[in-house]
Amino acid sequence: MHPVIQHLKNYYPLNPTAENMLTERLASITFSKNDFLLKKGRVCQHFYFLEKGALRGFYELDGKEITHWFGFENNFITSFHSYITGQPSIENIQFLEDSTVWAISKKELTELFDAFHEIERLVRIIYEQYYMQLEERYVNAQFKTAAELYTDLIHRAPHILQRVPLGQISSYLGITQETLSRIRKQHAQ
Amino acid sequence: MHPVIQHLKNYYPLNPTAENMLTERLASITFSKNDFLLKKGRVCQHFYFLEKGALRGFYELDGKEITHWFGFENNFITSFHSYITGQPSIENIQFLEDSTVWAISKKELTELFDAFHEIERLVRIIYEQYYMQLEERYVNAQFKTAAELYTDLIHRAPHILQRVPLGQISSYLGITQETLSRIRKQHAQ
DNA sequence: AGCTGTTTTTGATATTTATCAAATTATCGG
DNA sequence: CCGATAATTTGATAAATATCAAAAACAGCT
Repeated sequence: MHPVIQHLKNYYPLNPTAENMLTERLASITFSKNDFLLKKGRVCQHFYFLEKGALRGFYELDGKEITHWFGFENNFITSFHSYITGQPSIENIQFLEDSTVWAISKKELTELFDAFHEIERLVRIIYEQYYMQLEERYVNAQFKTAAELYTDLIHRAPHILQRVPLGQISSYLGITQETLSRIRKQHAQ
Repeated sequence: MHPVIQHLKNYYPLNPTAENMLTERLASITFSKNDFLLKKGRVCQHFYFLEKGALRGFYELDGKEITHWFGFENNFITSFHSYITGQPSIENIQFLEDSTVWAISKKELTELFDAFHEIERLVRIIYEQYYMQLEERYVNAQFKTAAELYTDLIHRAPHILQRVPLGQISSYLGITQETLSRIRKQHAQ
């Protein structure tokens, strides 16, 4: 079965016709480590599903790269603001590993919404899940100390630490690389 | 016309039957300043629309109240995590002013999703808008200084400063009341 | 193994923000 | 207008984190 369909079954059942229509419109693309899925200034016109690999969203501030999210296997990916508004993206999306993604254009997905109520329902449900995750991350980021954020990350997503360089993790946590390095040292003792 | 229907027209058109079904299921409730729309520990089983007034979502941490969002006229309101998961809420929702809200139960709204594809579409679109707002707030909160957050707030939502006590604004910005007070002093000069 | 460029750690210091305590100012009912 | 209560500001100090510079550790390549 198609990996996207497989994953969607976790959220809501699809009838076979909808499955087929969706499958037909999903295109597989492979990327190498350090490739860009999206560069800032470009409009993000696709919704993606990451089958294999890892990527990050980052933007540039005062010449520094600020990674504000990571994506791994079985995550839906897009540059949300750009995708929704049709404005040029201010963020870049870059692969951290050799990866495989499935892509569907906004136009095609929107047409599927019209044709299949249940596909729009799936997206509604996925938005709910992602909103909850972001809300939790927001509250944590704002009200926890750097050390707490690090231990949370270890428990919540230890694979990130294995697969991502430290400088990207530190900006994800909203701290400098030096501070993260010192926190780790504390933590190890 | 019903104020909720009126507002929904900003997002997507509704047919008259859907309008009627929705209107019939919306109940108007008035509250006084300091009343609670939801107390922590209770499950949030309604989706609300704030017609008039103001409220805040807050939770308690180390004996302190942390306000993490505000709602004003024409905002949709719910304790999102509790509403979606059916788990007891960890946040409280309290009115900052005498207010009027419209309420629909999760059960009734879910039934309307089945009956009217376009109502589910509306909610999907509203989620997109709220996700974008949260995403922007997340990035700002994490990577801007306290002074920048304050000046942003002045430009983005000056009404908050008129209608909300300082201690609540400071926790919303993720800083202490004293720090906010000092920032304002700087800013005024 | 040795070279090279990159990533991570360490050290010294500066800056930002929090904390605690007290003083001042604003608000509201009588 | 007065007094009580709450909200905001001010001051002194402590804690957390950033910054800048350099050293150490690591990774890929030959």
